[in-house]
Amino acid sequence: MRQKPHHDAPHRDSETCLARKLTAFGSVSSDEQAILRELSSGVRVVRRRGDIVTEGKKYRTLLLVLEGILMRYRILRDGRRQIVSLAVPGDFAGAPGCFFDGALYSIKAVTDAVVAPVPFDRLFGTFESQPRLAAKLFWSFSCEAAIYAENLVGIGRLSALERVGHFLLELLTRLRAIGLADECSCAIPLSQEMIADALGLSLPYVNRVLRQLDEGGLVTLKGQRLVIKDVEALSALAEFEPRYLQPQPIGEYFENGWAPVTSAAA
Amino acid sequence: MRQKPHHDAPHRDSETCLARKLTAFGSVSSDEQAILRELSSGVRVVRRRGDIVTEGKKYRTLLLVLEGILMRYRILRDGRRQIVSLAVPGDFAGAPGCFFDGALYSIKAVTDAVVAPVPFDRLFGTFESQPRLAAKLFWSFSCEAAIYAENLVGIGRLSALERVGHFLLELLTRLRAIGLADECSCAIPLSQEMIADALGLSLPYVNRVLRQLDEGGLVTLKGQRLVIKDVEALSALAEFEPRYLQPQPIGEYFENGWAPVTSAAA
DNA sequence: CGTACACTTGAGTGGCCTCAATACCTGTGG
DNA sequence: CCACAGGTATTGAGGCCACTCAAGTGTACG
Repeated sequence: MRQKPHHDAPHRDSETCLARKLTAFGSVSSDEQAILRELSSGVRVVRRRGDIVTEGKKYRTLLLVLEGILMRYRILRDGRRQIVSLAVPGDFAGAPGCFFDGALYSIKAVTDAVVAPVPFDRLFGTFESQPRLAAKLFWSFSCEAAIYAENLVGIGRLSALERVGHFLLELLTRLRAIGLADECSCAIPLSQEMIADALGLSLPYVNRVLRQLDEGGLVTLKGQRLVIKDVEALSALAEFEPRYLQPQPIGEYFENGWAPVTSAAA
Repeated sequence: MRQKPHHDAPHRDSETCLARKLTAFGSVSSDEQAILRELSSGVRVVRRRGDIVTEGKKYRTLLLVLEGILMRYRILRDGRRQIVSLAVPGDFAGAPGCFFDGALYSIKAVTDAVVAPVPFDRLFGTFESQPRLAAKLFWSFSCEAAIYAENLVGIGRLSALERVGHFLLELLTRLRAIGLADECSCAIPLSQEMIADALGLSLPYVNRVLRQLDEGGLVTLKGQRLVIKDVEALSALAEFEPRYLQPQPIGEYFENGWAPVTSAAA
């Protein structure tokens, strides 16, 4: 039952990404699935490198990623760029930057992508009409905050080698969670420059580090294909603990009768 | 009406911190204030340097800070420490680390502090009973995520000088928002070592940078007192934009009849 | 078949680190 | 009232990690 790849009306597989993701926090009723489907009804296609959000402009929607990968980033005055995070299918790319008066970060499509704008008022509407669903969304946003925090630790205190290893492991883990990667490999649409900008490193140095990881027999990154040849060893090297990517079900915290409604049906 | 420093039963001023903070997102009804007061009823006093949360242990509550300052941090295997964030009165110190199976970060009191444990089930209870309030909490959590993201940019791409400047400006701004700082100065209970660990720098280097800022006539940090002598210039130097600390009211995004309930009464 | 973009590699440099020693400060007990 | 201890701040010398600048090599695509 969990991670069922389609529902009664299997439009596009990607439309269930979010539902699948939220399932990690507790079962998602068909009512809720319908709401989610309805939230992501208006669809926008974006080509690779297409701009989606511009820092400083005001928005009234979040962007739910249905397909493809997006990046949130900031460009500093002198041109330095920091990628704040990547958004994969099931993520709300607009959060939290778009909640503010002017967007805090720009968003750009890393690959061809499909996104669904979700107006803020719709989002907040769910708090009244579907509190359970809202709670799951809340939880899901909190998990994203944890990713930020974890990356803060990485950028602040890990060496370049550790950082790159950690980054690749995180990406693999996240993609695996949504069915876009197998046990130890995945398609990775990032240039080395993007990796550098995500990790606060320079492009030439990332290149050297990748070579080093390759020569150590840990990782191969050729073309767009990432293979982590020794997940165990790399995790140890990079001090990677995937716990922050494995959310707890919230069911157990809810007052009487909340969680187990459909879990018995499995 | 906004930022009223006390309510009908003015227990301790600190108990209204959260209400005051949430006011930034929209008016907080007296119903909601009562709920908040009730949420933070059980109080725990912690002495300076006291441990509050230990990484890896499991918790079933968030910690609302009522008084004092807390820090969230991670210690790596070899002893390197990264402070992930500071929590000031009105913040939920447990989020998002405590949502996971084992806490992601440790939490320690930087000063003597008073915290109120808020059980998860209580928090989620508000989603059903007080959706408006839940929405404000959701919003507030999102703002914290923005702080993480912003610090990511700082640690990733700013020089040590810029980082320290940015950090001090952020702290001043946050403390000002809760009435713990005046226009350009505040009490700051942080050692240089903490500043270093928050910014991914070494303690000796932070010391040198502080001297540099002092000699430039920008900042004085003596004892526990921070004075920013030229906020404008320092902001320019550190590329500090306080927008990410100034949340939008969410009222305008709510469907009919939500927001302006009490704003008309002002 | 040229232009663009991504990757690779080298040489040289510097920002920030590490290690280590010294000064300071605040509270505490003799 | 002074000695002492523990934490905190300051300062120096030396070194490395990662940067910058720059050239050169694929490789995809119009």
